Amino acid sequence: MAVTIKQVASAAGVSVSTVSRAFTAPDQVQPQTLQRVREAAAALGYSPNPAARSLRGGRTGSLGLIIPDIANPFFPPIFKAMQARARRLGYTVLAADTDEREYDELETIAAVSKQVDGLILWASTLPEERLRELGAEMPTVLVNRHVEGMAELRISLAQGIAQAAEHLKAYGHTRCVFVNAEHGEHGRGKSIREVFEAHDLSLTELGPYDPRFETGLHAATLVAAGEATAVLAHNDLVALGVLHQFAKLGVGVPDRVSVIGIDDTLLAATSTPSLTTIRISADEVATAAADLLIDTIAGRGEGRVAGIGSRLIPRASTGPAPG
Amino acid sequence: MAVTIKQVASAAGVSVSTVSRAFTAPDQVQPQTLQRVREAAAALGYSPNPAARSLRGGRTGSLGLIIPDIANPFFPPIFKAMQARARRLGYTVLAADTDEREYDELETIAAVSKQVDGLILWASTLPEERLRELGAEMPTVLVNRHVEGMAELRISLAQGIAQAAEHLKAYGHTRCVFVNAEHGEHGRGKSIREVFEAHDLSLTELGPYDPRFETGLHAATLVAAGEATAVLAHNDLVALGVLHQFAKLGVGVPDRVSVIGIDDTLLAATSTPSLTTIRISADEVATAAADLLIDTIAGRGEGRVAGIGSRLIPRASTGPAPG
DNA sequence: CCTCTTCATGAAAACGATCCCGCAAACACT
DNA sequence: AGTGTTTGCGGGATCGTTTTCATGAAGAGG
Repeated sequence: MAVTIKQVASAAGVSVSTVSRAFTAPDQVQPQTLQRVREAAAALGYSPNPAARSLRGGRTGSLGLIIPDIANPFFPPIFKAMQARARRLGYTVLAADTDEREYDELETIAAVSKQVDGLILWASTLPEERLRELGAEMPTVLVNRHVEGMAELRISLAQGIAQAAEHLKAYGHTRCVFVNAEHGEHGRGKSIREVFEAHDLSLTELGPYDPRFETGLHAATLVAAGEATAVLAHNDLVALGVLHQFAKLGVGVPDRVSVIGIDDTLLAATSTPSLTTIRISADEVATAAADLLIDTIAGRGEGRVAGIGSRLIPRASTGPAPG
Repeated sequence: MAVTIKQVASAAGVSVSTVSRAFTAPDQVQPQTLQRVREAAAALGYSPNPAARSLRGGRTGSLGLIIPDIANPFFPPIFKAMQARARRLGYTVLAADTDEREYDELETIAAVSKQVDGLILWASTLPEERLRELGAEMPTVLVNRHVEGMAELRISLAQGIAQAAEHLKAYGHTRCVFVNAEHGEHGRGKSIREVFEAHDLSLTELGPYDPRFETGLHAATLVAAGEATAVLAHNDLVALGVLHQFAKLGVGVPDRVSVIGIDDTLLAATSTPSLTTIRISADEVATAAADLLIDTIAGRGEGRVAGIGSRLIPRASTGPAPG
């Protein structure tokens, strides 16, 4: 059915080796031969069979992207950007979702890993030991997870948080609330506490809850009953819940309370009022992760640690503190 | 590096053929032999090399999903659901984005088609002739596109729109606006016009514009200046723009104008006020599309047409007409 | 003119699985 | 007992590439 290298070879009057070379190492074949081969290939509509290619070469030309939840609006732009980057470098991206469950993560990785040259593990929940094993078996890049000796992409919220703190301070806020929607140590809470303290802003922490819209609803009710004039939420989705509940309670945003999200997803730009948030650039993140993985595959990455920053995007949900 | 069938064979003291059979046709091998093979495979951590398998068998075990824009919040849940369904049936889903550009679509399809057993083309912009060619080359399922003789999944908004019309009518609305954000004939406009007319509701059409947030902002300004009391937007994103602008203009929702979206994305549930919208079930759609494609691959699908319905999800953005 | 490289090309061996054949043993039937 | 059928398994061809090695021609240098 499909046209093979053999047919191209006989059409061009050369051997299969030459056709192969014409595609993989064009400088090793004479210009006129090259052209004949190319014409024949074009005429027949030939393109190499990736299965055969990977069988022989041991390389699949794909990168595996393992993320917690593709339905989280933070990830699609990353997938998209990574796809674009990968394509330019001759790779395909195979994305898979673990549904935030540890059990599924192992299964997913097992299913994907056979078909890719390397893995990008986003905020993996796997124990360090497993990650180490995985890293020994195949090129692996960890995002937002640290294991000594493994390649890592670290997304730093520090700048964004610092800018948020300055922003709030400039508006005269002094009492802030952080809605923590994440369990465990590696979260966003630590760096937020530190930065706010350094800026001399009082910070009350709510939670930890789950990173869901309803968490925001609940937290907003608590905040409305208190004295705080600014809320920093774990992410945009939670911030949206906060916004929603404030509207319901008649609490003015930003007149009575200012609200800040994190991630700068589509949600933030389209909410009412539009949401001040801390942006993590999908392009930067995706590009850095893809490049790091490709370097690791080529043996040049090997435990390198790359970093990505963040910044505040001021919108309509923040304003002067009341009074 | 990786463990092959040969190693398993010698570990189990059988031939490679037997190991292969143990995995692909377990009933053709004696129970005790089967167990020995399985134990050996488990001990070595063997799993078949997909590249070798597809090279020999001509099947890749992957489904290709070509969508206009993965960053459109409508698609991630579909991708997710399809992945879940496909996995249960022994398939992997390879998703790719065309960025809404026709040129990219061809290129994307070319890149993907070599690595999958079949294609799901979502709202393809390709000319009918190309689609026909594609369908001749490989199993293809069209979503929201019709080409005689090709397998098709048709998402019908008819019920949802009818319910929306009834809903508005019951609330006493008579003058409605449809914000069209799509060019071409195959769109949502036709069926909306028909249904609203059948329900005796006057319908003014704005556009066509592009399906973006800003379209909603613009349309809302026009609506606010007019007499209409209800807006049906092309999708949730546009509806959110409408909501946003109404808030800015001080136009009460739903007191002065009711707003309805389409798709029931995350945006609709989390907006302020929450958005009444027409739901297209991601699970149903993804399952139906995957099943249809798998049937087509197996030669059982062949130009079948499957249908998926929709329904209204009433939320807080609709209410009684003013006066 | 002869040797020594370089260069373009072809032949053939992999890569790791599947699957068609063929063989032998076990069983059923006359 | 002899013949036919089923069953379980091994041998080996095969899928479409890449890549190593060999070969012969062309070019360089003395």
